Formats: sequence, C-alpha cells, structure tokens
Amino acid sequence: MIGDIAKRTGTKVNTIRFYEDIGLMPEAARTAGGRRTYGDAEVRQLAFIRHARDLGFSTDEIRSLIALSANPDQDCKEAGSLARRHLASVEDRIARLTALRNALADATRDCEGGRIADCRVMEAITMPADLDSGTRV
Amino acid sequence: MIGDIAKRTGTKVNTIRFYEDIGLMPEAARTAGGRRTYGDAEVRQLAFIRHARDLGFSTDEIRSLIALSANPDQDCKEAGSLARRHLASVEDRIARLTALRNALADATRDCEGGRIADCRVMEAITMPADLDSGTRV
DNA sequence: TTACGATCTACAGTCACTGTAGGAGCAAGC
DNA sequence: GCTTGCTCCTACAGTGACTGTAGATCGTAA
Repeated sequence: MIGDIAKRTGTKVNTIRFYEDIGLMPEAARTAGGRRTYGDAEVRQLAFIRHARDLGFSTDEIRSLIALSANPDQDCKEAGSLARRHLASVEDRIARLTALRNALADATRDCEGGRIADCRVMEAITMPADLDSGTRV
Repeated sequence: MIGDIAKRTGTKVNTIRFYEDIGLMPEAARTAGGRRTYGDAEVRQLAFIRHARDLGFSTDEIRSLIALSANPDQDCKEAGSLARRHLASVEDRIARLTALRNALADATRDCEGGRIADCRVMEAITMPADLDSGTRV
C-alpha cells in the first residue's frame, strides 16, 4: 500500500502519485479494490529517486539515469558524463556553501549582544566585491 | 534604468520587477516617461537579495533581514538567531553534498569504459542503508 | 520620420511538489 | 448488519520563485 512505501522511504503519498503521473515511477499494480501495491524493486526505485532529488538531480536527469539503468548492456559513458557534469556543479555548490558557513559563523559570533549597526550578517552575505560602482542607473 | 541594474547585479529584468511586486525591493522612482530608475542603495539591496537567494535564504527570510537592517538601533539577536538557524542547515547541506561528491567521483572513475551493470552511480546515490527490508507492501 | 531597442503592464507557464475536496474501500467493534 | 474511523482514490487548485510572452509605449539614432 502506498502509505507503507511512503513511510519506508520518507516520501509523501501525494508525491509518490505525482512521480507515477510524470513517469518517474512505473504504474503501480492494483488490488481488487483499486489500491496501489509495491514490491521491493519499486521501493528501491523510489528510494533512489528521493536520494537523487535530495542531492539536486532534476526529475529529467533522474529519468535518464533510470532509463540508462534499465538497459544495463549499453555503455556506461552516458551515465558517467551525467555524473561528471553533476560533479562540477556539486563542487561549486560546496565551495559557495562553505564560504557562507564561514560568513554565518562570523556573523553569529559578532552578533552576540551587539546591535544591527555593528552586525556583519548583511555584509557577510552581500560580499560587494563583485559589484560595479556607479551612481544612478 | 532597469536594464543597467540588471546587468550590474546579474539579475533578469523580470525578476527585479517581481521583487518589487512582492515587496523585496522598494517601489522604484520613475522617469517622466514611466521607466524605473535606481540609485546605489537599490543596487546594493538587489545585490544583497541575489546573494542571499543564491545561498539558500527564502524571500521571507530576506524580507526579515532587510526589515532588521532598516532599524539598526534594535538588538541584533533576531538577525543572529536567523543566521544561526541557517548555519545549521548549511552545515547539513555541506555534509550531504560532500558525501555526494565522493560518490560521484567514485562513480565517474568506476564508469570509465565500463557497463552500467558494473557502474556504481545508482548505488552511490541510493545508499540503501536507510531502507527497511520487506516484501510487497 | 521611421526604425529599432528598451521598457512598460498584465498575465500565463514552469518545476517539483503540497494541500484539499469529495467519495470509496475495508477492518474492528457494537 | 451497521457504524466508526482510517487509509486510499481521483481530480484539481495552490505554492514559491521565478521565467516567458503579448501588445503597447518610450526614446534615440539614422
């Protein structure tokens, strides 16, 4: 039943139905009464989708990964290049988030009992280095 | 003009108008002909908004940060706690992205010339450790 | 004066869900 | 057998943060 697979994968029921709608999940088998049932393969697939989404893959990317894994005899190149493209953007995001973490850590430290006027949160976030200067535009 | 501030901050023109609509940017001054004009303060504010969005703050969070910075005499506590809450989630995201980076790096290495059947991309992403076992549900 | 690009408003579309309304299936208790 | 209460069903509207498009207007250079 959909509620069980939802609990086991930490996915909302409506989200699972949505994945079926857009073809990320196969059409579920039904009981006589019309309820969806799922086997281990579906649980694994849903878990894969959730992890991939969680880690920033778009549903289109996930769709192509699933399609690739459905033809295991074909060359791995395509999946590899998908992963490589993603790797670059993941590394970029890590770098930017690390910079933010430092800024936020500084900011919360500086903010202890201070006043906004002395607070670095905004400056830390803005980092105005990449702004052109100029007057009214 | 809106096109200039768009270029200087790397923001799309429609996005700037959208920020004005939802009150993230103040209502812009207009020329006689009705075109929006901006000063340095607006450029800085837009740059701040873009950085904050880029780094994962919601428009609501940004709105409250702007409101706080508009009353610099009030205590910094609120901005600090906002930053602290964000810090925790940023650190979590860094940890998860780092795990993904390693998985993707492994995956792309293992994939060189291999076949999907031997490929770790899916497994690396799925990490099925957090799945209950069971049959049909 | 005409052509062209930038800007204007207003609104529809996108992505990935999330929530809700109204009805049906189904096991447990009376 | 009937009610209660839960889960499930379909269908569709709403959300957040934009993005794109249509049709009109402004401003300037040829």
